Amino acid sequence: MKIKIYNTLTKQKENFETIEPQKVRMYVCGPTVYDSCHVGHARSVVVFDVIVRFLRSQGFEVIYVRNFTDIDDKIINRANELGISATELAEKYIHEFYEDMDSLNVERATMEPRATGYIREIIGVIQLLIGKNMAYPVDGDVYFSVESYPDYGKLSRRILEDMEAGARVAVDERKKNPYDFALWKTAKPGEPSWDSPWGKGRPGWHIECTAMSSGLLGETIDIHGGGKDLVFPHHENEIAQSEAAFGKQFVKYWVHNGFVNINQEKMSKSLGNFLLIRDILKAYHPEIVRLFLLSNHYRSPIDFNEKAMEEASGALDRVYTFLERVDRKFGIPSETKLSSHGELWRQFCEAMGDDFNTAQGLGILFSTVRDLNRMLDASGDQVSDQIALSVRNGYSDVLSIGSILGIFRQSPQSYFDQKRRAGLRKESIDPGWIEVKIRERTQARAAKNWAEADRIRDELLELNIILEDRSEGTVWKYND
RNA sequence: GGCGGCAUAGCCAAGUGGUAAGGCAGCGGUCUGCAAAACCGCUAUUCACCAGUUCGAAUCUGGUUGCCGCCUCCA
Repeated sequence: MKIKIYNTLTKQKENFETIEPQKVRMYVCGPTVYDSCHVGHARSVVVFDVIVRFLRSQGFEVIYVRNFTDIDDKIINRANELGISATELAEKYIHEFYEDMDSLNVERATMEPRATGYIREIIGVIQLLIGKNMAYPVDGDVYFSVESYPDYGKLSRRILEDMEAGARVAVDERKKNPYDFALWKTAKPGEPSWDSPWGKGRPGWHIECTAMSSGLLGETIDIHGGGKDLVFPHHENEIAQSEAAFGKQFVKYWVHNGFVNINQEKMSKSLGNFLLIRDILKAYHPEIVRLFLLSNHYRSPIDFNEKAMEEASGALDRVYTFLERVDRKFGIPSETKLSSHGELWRQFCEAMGDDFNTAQGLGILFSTVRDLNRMLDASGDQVSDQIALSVRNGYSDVLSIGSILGIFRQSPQSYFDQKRRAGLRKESIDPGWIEVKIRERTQARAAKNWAEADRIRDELLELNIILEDRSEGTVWKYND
């Protein structure tokens, strides 16, 4: 099928054509590991996780590289504050990153290189640039000369002369142009450093991505992704140094995800409204977080707030309730045939093929779930073969969609069990007590003592416990 | 000052030339002892505003207003 991708470089949706047929080389900027991950990181990582899963489902072989920037000023400063080495600090946060992303059911990238593992390659690129007279060493530092690269500014659509007017740039007399950026920084005493032709030092911020991307994927790749905030200066500088060094196009499609706001406010350290993934996961099931993150188009901003999370939670429940219903009706399919796809899957892929429109895809999913519920309602106990087939196909497609979005991966039983357990913890109640209450109510109902039955139900409702009287008995759910 | 984005029902949110997906909330109904879940019906003649292009515009063009982001580390 045809896939369209919005390309930041051309500012329009383009037909996705890979360099090599059915093969995608993709690089996404990973975190600088000096602190815990917040929801913003989660959005970026989850969005690209879904993009990779979708491309693979469409038959592409995707070589996906997501790096760790494990050496930079922030890491050094933070390590000094804590009195530990930069390496120790980086290790700690790489470990945390994996914990958080594993919780969110993010698949590992094909390769996850670290900047410190590519020092030799970094030095090689810098030498190439100096050799072409597009970079210059000063006192052990090396700067890239933005004026030497005529296309500088093409990604963020900035013109050097215009930027200089009102810009807030620290003036460094040693730079030829204020926008020249460091490729290599000389080491101050006590800082981690590597030997280089310019003395002991470490890489500047942008160069590691050029070295790792070209080293692992080649000098021209299909997709390069990251958060919108990386467009300038990070990706602009990556393009400049890469294309200057290799003399060819660096990236075909630039993909950038939008921000996560918190209650309508930009998330920022100064406002103190940074929400860490690990904290959010204490309050919400990981699939709720994923569903929330995918409920808007990836390029639009998304607002994290309690109401939005409750809606995501309700939506997830809705689908799991459907899955549970089908399980009850037909038994749990021994093997889910994810290979035979129906109309729902086709429509979902069409939405995803249009610049990865997960919001539209979810709309299709929900309306299909309603259609299938309607069929089941209309059937009563006698489900025709034709309807059973439609429902089974729909069920299978829902799971296929889940495998792209990284949700619906639990059995409905374990999903609702997990919610029940979380509810018990939150309300500090004993499950045995609930069972006793339910038995009492069942007896009251049998005696047609409706007042008592309703009193018990209300008593449980106070604790967010909702009862459902099914034909096979009363079950309870926790309403978070 | 420069660059860019957004404005769709009470709320969230798709839709980029052919007559407004989906979710939540609300109201009415089916089912139920009553509920819950599920389903049905109702809820934007209209897409910030003004002008233009077109047989036809939420969608394209120009302008106005409002909000937001980037230009400093940032997903």
